[in-house]
Amino acid sequence: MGVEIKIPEATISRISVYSRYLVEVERQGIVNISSGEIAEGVGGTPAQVRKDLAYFGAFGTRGVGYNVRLLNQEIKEILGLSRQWDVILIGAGNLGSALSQYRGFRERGFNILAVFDNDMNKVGLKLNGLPIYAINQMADFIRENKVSIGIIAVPADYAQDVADILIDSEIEGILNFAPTVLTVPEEVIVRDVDLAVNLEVLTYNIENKDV
Amino acid sequence: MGVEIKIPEATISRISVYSRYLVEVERQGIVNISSGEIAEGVGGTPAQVRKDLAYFGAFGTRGVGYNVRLLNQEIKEILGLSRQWDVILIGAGNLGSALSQYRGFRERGFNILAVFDNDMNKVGLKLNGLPIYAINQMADFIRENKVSIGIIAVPADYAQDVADILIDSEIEGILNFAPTVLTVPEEVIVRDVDLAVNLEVLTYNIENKDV
DNA sequence: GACTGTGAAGCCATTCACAGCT
DNA sequence: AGCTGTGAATGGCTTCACAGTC
Repeated sequence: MGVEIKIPEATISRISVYSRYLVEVERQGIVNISSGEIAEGVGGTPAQVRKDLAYFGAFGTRGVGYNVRLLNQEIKEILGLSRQWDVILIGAGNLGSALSQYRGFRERGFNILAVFDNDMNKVGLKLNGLPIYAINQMADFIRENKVSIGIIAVPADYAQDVADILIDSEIEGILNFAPTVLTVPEEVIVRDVDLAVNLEVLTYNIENKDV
Repeated sequence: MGVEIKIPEATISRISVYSRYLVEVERQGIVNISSGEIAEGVGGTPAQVRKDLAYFGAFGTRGVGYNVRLLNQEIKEILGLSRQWDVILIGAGNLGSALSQYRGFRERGFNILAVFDNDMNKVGLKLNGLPIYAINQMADFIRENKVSIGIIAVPADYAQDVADILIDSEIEGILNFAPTVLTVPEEVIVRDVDLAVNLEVLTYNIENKDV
């Protein structure tokens, strides 16, 4: 067995940000970029940028920097974005509607196939061009379309029920916007996006600015 | 001067989650709760719960646990939620619309006063009951209403411009949903909620599950 | 001369384990 | 006996500083 190198989760978040920035830089036709310039662009430090990238390989050239196009490709590979990800959205309410047409997802290669909701007045309609199906059609849909990721945008009370169906259907990952802690088996990866928690961390930091 | 105790940011996030959970527990009429039960409810460890709370004081009783109602009050105080926070939202698009009626904000004491947008077809209308004003009215509004926090839900290209106005108007904090890194003076607290980054960390974790 | 890649050091956060209180 | 509060130990992440390469 090889040596297990353990990569900080924070490194992954930052690399995703580097990627978004580098796409912009590449669009501007810039060929090479240094760790210092990347750091400048994303609000970090040069050493951190180098360390983050070096976890995955030696992509740069000493004395020169990184080739933007190549680095972009490497990072997409690292993040698993060289393949397309098929995603479903659960919840056709306000948040679901916003997420269904969020540009940032499409731009980064995420493909939302359908939306699911338990409101029969919505089922059969379209949400920003996406079909809305009933939740009881979800398990079949996931298996037939080999959906990898479910985005949960339902009220907290329903979130675990939805998660249970996703789990049964052998989903690989869940992005959870419901303000509740989901119980899932360890082979299913969950990531929580907790809007109120973010706001509360902000208020804490405001109140304790000086300290 | 007193000894500076430095509190991990992760502790603040977790305390916010504890708070949400404890509100639910209190609603169920439960009087006392142990660190183990809190940990169970939020998916953490008892030691972590105790350590997190102990940063702020000794709220529990040995042999018994924590009084739910009192602990709730203490936590709200810690997070700065004993006062009401007046907030504005910038961006009346899909995401702005979703955020404008997000229950989780109101339930936790955040009060959205108004929405701002530069689309003159929207200005003058209401968004989920909130007035929509033009961006050039924003600076005055912030000062007149002593707004503390701005939530940015505009496209990435406009986000820095919006942030600059907020900064000029002496906002205290910014919750940024735009997928871009904002440049702000250090007295303004920014928190980024990066939706695509979250999804990309998820794909990374899925692809590297086994490792 | 410029900039990367990286071991070592330093710093921060989590976990352990137990003394102390009820 | 049960559960908190906390110093000490461990583990993980970031920063430093410099050798290596172009």
